[in-house]
Amino acid sequence: MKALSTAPNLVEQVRDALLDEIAAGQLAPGDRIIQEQIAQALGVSRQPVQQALALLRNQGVLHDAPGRGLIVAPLDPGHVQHMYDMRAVIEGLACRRAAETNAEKAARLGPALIEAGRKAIAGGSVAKMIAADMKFHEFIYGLSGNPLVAPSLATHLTYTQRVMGEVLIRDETPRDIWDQHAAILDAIARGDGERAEALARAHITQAAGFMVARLRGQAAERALG
Amino acid sequence: MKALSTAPNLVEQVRDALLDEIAAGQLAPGDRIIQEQIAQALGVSRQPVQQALALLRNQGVLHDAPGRGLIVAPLDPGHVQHMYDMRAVIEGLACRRAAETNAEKAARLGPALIEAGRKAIAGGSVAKMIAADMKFHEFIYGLSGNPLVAPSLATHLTYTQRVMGEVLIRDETPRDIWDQHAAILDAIARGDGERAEALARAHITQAAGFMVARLRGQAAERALG
DNA sequence: TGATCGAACTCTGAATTCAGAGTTCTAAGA
DNA sequence: TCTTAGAACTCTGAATTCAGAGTTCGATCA
Repeated sequence: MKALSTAPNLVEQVRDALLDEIAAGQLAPGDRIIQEQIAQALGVSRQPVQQALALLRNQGVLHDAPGRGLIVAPLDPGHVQHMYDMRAVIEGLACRRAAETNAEKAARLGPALIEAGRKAIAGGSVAKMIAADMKFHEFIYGLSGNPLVAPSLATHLTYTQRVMGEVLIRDETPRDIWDQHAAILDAIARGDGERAEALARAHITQAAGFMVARLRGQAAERALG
Repeated sequence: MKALSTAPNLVEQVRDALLDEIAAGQLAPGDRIIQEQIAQALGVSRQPVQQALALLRNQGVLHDAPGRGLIVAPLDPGHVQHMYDMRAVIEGLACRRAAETNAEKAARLGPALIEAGRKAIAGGSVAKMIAADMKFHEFIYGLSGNPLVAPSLATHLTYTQRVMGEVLIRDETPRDIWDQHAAILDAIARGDGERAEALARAHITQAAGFMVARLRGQAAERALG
C-alpha cells in the first residue's frame, strides 16, 4: 500500500523550474522567455512549456510583450507594493482563523520554527533566511484551515523571494522580524484572532515599506549609473 | 490609429465559455469534463481546450477526479465559506484603498450603479440582479488602484455567481444589500478608508452567512429526497 | 449465481507538425 | 548617408498524431 500521489506532470515540473530560476535571479526581470529554449533546456517538447507559461502569465509572474512573446515581470516597486497589500490582508485572515481554530497546534509546533529562524539569521546565509521565513508563513497558512490561502499567496511568495533575494544580498537583515513572528505566534496560541490579524498586517506592511524603499533606492542608484 | 487590443486567443474564449456554462448551471457540480466533447462543441482542437482546463483547474473551478480527468468543483458549503472569507478581506482592502485614492471618482460615478441595482431588484430578473451586483463590485476594484484585486477575485466571483444563481432562484432577495452598498460607497466617497473596509467586510460576511445557510438547507432537503 | 481475468475501448498527456504574424537584416534608391 | 522596400527568419498559436494509463464490459471458472 503506497501513498497514492498524483504523478507530477511535466507542466508542473516546468512551472516549478521556471519559478526557481526566477526566484534565484537566473531569469532577470525583463528577460525574454522563448518556448523552444525552455523546452530544449529541460528536455521536453514545447507543449508542456506552453501550458506552464500560460499558468505563470495568468499569475502575473510573466508579462505579455506584444509582438515578442513573454518576458519576466519587472520588479516594479509600485507593483511590489500592491502585492504586499494583498498579502497583508490574506495573511491577516490566515492568522485570525489560525487563532480561532488551531491555537493548540500553534503553541505546540510554532516555537521550533521561531528557533530555526533565529538560527538562520545568526548563520548569515541569505538562502536559509528566506527558507526559514517561508516555512513560518506556510505553517500559518496550514493552521488557518482555509485551503485557498496557500495557493493565493503562492505567486506573492515567489515575488517575496525575488525581492528578498534582491534586497538581502546587499543589506543588513532587520533582526526584529523574528520578534514579530514570535508575537504573532503568541497571539495565535492564545486564541486572540483579533490581535493576531492586526500583528500580521502590521508585520507585512512594515516589511513592504522596507522592501519597497530599498527597491526604490536601488532603482535610483542604477539610474545614476 | 486603432486601439491595440491583444487578440483574444482561443484559450481565453474557451475558458470564458466554460465559466459561463458553469455559472449558468448548464455544467453542474460533479459533471465530468471531457476535452474532446468541449473541443467539438466549440469547434476547436483539443489543444486550446486543454490549456483552458489547466487554467480553471489551477483556479479551483475544476477538480481532479483521479482516473477520470476533471469534474466541475462541487458547491461544498464549507468551501464556499472559505471563499467568502478570502473575498471579505480582499474587498475590504479594495474599499480602503478606493477611499484613500479615488474618493472623488466614487462620489461621481457610484450613485448611478446603486440606482441600477435597486432597479434590477425591483425588476425581478435574477440574471440582472447578479449582473448589477457584479458591476458594483468591479467598480470598486477599479477604484482601488490595485491591479491585483480583480484577477484575484475573478474565481471567487464565478463562485458567487453560481451560488447566487442557485440561491436566488428559489429565495427572496435580501433587499438591504443595496443599502449596504450605498453605505460602503458613502464611506469611500468621504475618504474614510477605515470605515469603508469595515463595512465591506461586514457586507461580505453577512452575504456569506446567508448563502451558506441556504446552501446547507438545500443540501439537507436533497438528502431527505 | 457470483467472482475474476482479460480484451477492447476511452481518455489524457505529450510530441510533432503546420500556418501565420511579426521582426530583423539587407540592399536599393533618394 | 539616410530611408525604405522586401526577403528571410524567428517565434507563437493551433491542429494533428502518438503512446500509455485506466475503465468498462464480457467471458470463463468456481
